[in-house]
Amino acid sequence: MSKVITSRELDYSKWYNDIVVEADMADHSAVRGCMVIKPHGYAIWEKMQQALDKMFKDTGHVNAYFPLFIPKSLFEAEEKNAEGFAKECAVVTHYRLKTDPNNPGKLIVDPEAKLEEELVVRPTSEAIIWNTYKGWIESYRDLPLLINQWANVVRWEMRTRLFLRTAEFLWQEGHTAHATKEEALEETKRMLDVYANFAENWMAMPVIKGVKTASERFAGADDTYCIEALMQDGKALQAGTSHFLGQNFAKAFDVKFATKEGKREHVWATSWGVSTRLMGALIMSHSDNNGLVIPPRLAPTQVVMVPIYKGEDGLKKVSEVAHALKEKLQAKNISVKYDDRDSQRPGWKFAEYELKGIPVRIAIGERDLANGTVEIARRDLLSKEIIKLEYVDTYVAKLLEDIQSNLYNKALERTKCMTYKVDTYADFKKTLDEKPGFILAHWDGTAETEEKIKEETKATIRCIPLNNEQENGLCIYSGKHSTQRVLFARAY
RNA sequence: CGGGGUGUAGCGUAGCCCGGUAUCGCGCCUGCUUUGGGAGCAGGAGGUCGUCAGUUCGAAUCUGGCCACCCCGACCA
Repeated sequence: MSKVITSRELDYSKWYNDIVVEADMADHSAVRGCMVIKPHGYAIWEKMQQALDKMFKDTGHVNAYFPLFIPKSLFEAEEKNAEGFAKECAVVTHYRLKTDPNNPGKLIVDPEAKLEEELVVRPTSEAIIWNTYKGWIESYRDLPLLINQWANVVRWEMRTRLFLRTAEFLWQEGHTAHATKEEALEETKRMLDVYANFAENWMAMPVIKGVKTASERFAGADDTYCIEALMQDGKALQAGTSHFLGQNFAKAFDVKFATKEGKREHVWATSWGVSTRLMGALIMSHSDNNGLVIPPRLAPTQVVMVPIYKGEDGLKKVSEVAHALKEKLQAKNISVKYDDRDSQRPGWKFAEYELKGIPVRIAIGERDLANGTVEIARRDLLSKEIIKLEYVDTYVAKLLEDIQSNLYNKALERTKCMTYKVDTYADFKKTLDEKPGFILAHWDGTAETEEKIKEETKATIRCIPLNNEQENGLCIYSGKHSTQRVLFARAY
């Protein structure tokens, strides 16, 4: 073993970091808090982008691109939004460097080149987009405006972790404008459903849809909807958010439209986003001590074929069969890589592709040629079977689907097993420490109680689940009356 | 940003307390033998010891600044 991954049981966060680095997904860069996404990681992100982008377009959205920089005066227009992000903004103050007269060969910021107005590197794009929308929206005929952008944003975080929290991250942000409140609310929930659908059907990651409490709300939103997923270690991860922005940005940027009746009204807005954090969610949903596990629908390479042979002639014979099989699989829209490098031995390749999470591995040796078979191994269960060559394409097509649903079912089962109903504060604390996971408990609905619980236990209200079952109970903290349980957890 | 720790070849490390020729393993290169779960043997290359300054005849080693990373807090998608 030349590459060793710390076991989950020994140190979960070290395990996570090992997977990211050893599976060749990303690495720390020379820039504080920023990562380099390597080809294998980026290929998975591209698969996510493709699937999401199609879903956005299928729901009527189009892509556009807005600037990285936001003039400070625009940024501060929506007060709550500005306040919420102010503490973590990178700010451009100068536009030129010059050689240091005291230190030849070194550069300093040219004090002569100070910007009249500072530029904020976008932590999110509402400000610049709504400033732009002002010029685009005049009449109800211009609505709804349904735009998405794929972009990078910067949030100057104190502590960073690969994919889960980096100073710069990649994401998509949808920004829509509507004539009515109802329509905007409908859009907010539609996109939440898109995210939940993507998480479950592509990432094989079950999620809880819900609405955030006031204190966890996006700065500038009237309501924040979210999908919350439970990771293997029992900590929750917010995997996507969809915000109902009311008329806050329309008012801040004075975006009005003429109604059919000729009246002038502020438009209603939504914004919604998912980021490269989903990569972290993917890892912590399925991977094991042998490395990454990628659900087939997001795997850039779904099947890897490894030849086993003696000598050049052996490789030639095996390759003939392998190439034919590769084409057969590709005809079924399966992405296949044939790794015929002579520089690595089969055992090395097996371990390598396992580490990188390739869902299916096919080994073809000279013994198989004689028997008309191949050996097929699945990454999720680490099991192997010998399959007749003529059935391989249909077998693999079915196997990929099996792996996809097995991963989802396993994650769903785990989430269910790690979700607890508790009725007393003592139980609540005990559960958090001994059996981390989701906790459904009664809450009196006040921000004070929420804050106290957070202070004392580090657990937060992840969301109030949608279509939540209504039942009378007593708040675990204050003992006051409550009508429903909310979802608590310690979170990433 | 506060507390603690780390930084030596691509990776992991020894050496540091007590200043004087930089250790070992993996990986890499060449050749031969190998190839059904991370191959074996032989030979070889690779280092301004994170960085900048200071102390010293001499610094990986002592002192200070800076940078990055890890752990624990506060902040957060």
